[in-house]
Amino acid sequence: MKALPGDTSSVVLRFAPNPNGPLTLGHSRGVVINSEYAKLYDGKVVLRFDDTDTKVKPPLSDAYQWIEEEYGWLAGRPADIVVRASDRMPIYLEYAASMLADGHCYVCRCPAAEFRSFRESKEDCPCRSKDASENLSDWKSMNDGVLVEGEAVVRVRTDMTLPNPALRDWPALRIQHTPHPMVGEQYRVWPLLDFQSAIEDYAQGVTHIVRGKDLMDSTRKQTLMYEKLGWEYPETLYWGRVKVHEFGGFSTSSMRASIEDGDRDGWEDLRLPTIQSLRRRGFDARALRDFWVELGITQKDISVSMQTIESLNSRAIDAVAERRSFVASPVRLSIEGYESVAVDSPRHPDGEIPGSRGWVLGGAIYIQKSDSVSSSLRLKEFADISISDSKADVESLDRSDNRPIVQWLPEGMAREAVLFMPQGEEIAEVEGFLEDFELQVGQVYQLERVGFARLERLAQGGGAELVWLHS
RNA sequence: GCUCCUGUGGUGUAGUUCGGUCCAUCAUUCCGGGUUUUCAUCCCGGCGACUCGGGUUCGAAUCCCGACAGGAGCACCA
Repeated sequence: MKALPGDTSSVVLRFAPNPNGPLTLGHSRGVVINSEYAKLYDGKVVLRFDDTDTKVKPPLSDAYQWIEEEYGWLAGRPADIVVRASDRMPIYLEYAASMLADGHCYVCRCPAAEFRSFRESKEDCPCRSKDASENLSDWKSMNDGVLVEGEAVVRVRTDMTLPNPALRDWPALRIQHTPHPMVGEQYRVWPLLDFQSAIEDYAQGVTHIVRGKDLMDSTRKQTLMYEKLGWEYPETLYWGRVKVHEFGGFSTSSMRASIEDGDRDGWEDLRLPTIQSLRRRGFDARALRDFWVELGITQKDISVSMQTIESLNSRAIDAVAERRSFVASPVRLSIEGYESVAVDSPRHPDGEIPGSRGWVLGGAIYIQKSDSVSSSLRLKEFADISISDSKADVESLDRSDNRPIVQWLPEGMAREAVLFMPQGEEIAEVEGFLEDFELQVGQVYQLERVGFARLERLAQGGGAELVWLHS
């Protein structure tokens, strides 16, 4: 990773998600980059919940615990400090009042559309000339509920003639009467991102901010505010927008909507790019870490492929994933003369995991339907066979030619199983048999000739449920 | 419209600060080969790029100007 600019003697970084849902693959970039920099510089990361919007992106009360846990999983260690903006409201409101008193802010009662035209024409709005006592009394009305949603907003007094329209007297706090899921109806005035974040970064002693470049104007807005308060703004780095070919963007709001509409089964839905879904499938946090570190923090807008992450994941898990046989769409073949023969297959072909999987043959075996079109096959780790009329005849125990090697299962080792695979808008259910050898729920196995999958459920004496990871 | 950011192979990325050592790094994909009783892993090899046009210079991926392309902000979202 590139060196951080500025003084790095005691680095404080922060990761500030909105808890309006669990973390997505997109958020994982922020977790990884910030936590890796903290590791590199022996610094700290503040996990801050930016939960000051009760209306457009309302917080989800479960998401706080989810995110804290997901952060720990991704970073490999918990966040050093955890704060909720909603717990820090008194501080923000106090700063607002004092900035109003000092003339750094004013209460603007123009309707949004009206202010927009002032901004465009670089004209002062009438509220701008109010004195401090008037502003303070309007502030009181905002907090008392005399003024209702949309009737007033606190603005930071910058300069209406600034070339960048986004910076002209930007809004700092607004009225929200919708109750907050964590703190209820205690507050009627809530800070907006730029104000809340500016204050909290200062309060936490944040030294470096790494954020999306869509927030570049945020930096500029906040820098103007810091100048008024005589504070020094943290060093700031930016990354560009990321899309993943397979998923597109990572809008938490639209995922939430798709779940509420019933198009998705929940945050763990295999088709969603949430950390929950990725973990459910069996991704290793190391793969995500390696991926984001490799990408670095360039300001280019990029579109990456899950293939890259999958490749890193294979490397991370191959040595620890035991092999198992999975026979999709099984075809039953009878086999004679080998009823009590034992077959041993390694748990891992390179011996990374010592030991073997022991089978006893019995009188019938299963092979994949797609393999059964061939009349001569080699059953892996066992024998060359020829197939006719649902019967397998052993031709040789040793490998005698170059016939295809296939995975298979003796009837006695075959456990009914279904493999769930996300395929575009659908979740395919591949039915078959899974090798019933020391199966452990939660484990990721490599299904020979199929790919990696995580065992999710094992019904008592019944079927197994697997979720697809990748090939 | 205003403001801002970015343009290196299919996808990412290094190099751009202080122009030459860059006929451009690495990863991944793809193609070929090897190891392997998995179409996995591993190993080897290969294809493939500096957006375009001017300018400065002995020399430009690197500096300057312009064009073009992509993206973002101008929300009482984060």
